[in-house]
Amino acid sequence: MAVPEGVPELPTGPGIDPACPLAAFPFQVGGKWTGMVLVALADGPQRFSSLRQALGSVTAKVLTQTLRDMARDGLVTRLDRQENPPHVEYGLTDLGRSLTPVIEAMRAWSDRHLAELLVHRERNGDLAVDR
Amino acid sequence: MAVPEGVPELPTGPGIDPACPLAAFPFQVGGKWTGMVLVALADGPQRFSSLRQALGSVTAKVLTQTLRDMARDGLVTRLDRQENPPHVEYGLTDLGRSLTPVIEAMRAWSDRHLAELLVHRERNGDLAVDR
DNA sequence: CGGCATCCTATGAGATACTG
DNA sequence: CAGTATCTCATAGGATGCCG
Repeated sequence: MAVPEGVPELPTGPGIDPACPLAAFPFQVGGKWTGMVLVALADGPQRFSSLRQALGSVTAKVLTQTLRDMARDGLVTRLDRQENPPHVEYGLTDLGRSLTPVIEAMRAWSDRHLAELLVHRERNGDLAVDR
Repeated sequence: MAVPEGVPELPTGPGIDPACPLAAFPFQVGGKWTGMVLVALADGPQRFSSLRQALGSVTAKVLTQTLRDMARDGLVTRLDRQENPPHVEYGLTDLGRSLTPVIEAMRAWSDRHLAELLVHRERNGDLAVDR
């Protein structure tokens, strides 16, 4: 529980830098997808579906919830173009962008130390036998 | 869910800097207590009970699990002095210490931007009506 | 396309009681 | 003192199906 999920199966979807170290960061930022959304939107606004592809295996429902919560907290903006078919764009607010250094710190850590953590974990086995 | 818990009721136990900004960081690092453990051990090893007091409201069971997972991942060491009454000390490994910059980034963020996030959240109400 | 509505399950985490 | 052992509960998050 120190680390919610095994890294190997973490969602490094195409769209995001395939080797994105953040995807491998074993500590979550907010919800499971919050950190990835911040990264994905760092280079500019994205549409819902585009974002969804970038994140890989997230379901529409979960992504919607993540974005709603982030919007509530003032981290992302939601721009509905009122078109048909629907066209909604999400982008970072200044507040959302202010988290960049944190994300970067995580990214840097993963680059340098994640491998070692994984070695430890494998050596000590998944203690999570049952519990 | 972008932010697991309301900050107000976050565990800012005595022992840790009462105004520890990390305690207020709305994004979790690993488990609910993992980040606080890293902070608490930053200044040197601590005994189980001492650590528990520092964290405030954590139960023994949960703290044990947190520490076990962290030990498994090579973040903390566990030193059992084999005494009676029992005396066990936990300390950071180099790997654990390597997370300091990340923790600091979070701490800094909370200092500067947490208030704003909370304003947004209150303004937009707890969207988490039910779910 | 960008969602909801529903249902479901795994599990993080707290409460309580007991032990070497 | 430093844990276990149970029980319980809330909820994050996934699956599926429908809609404007």
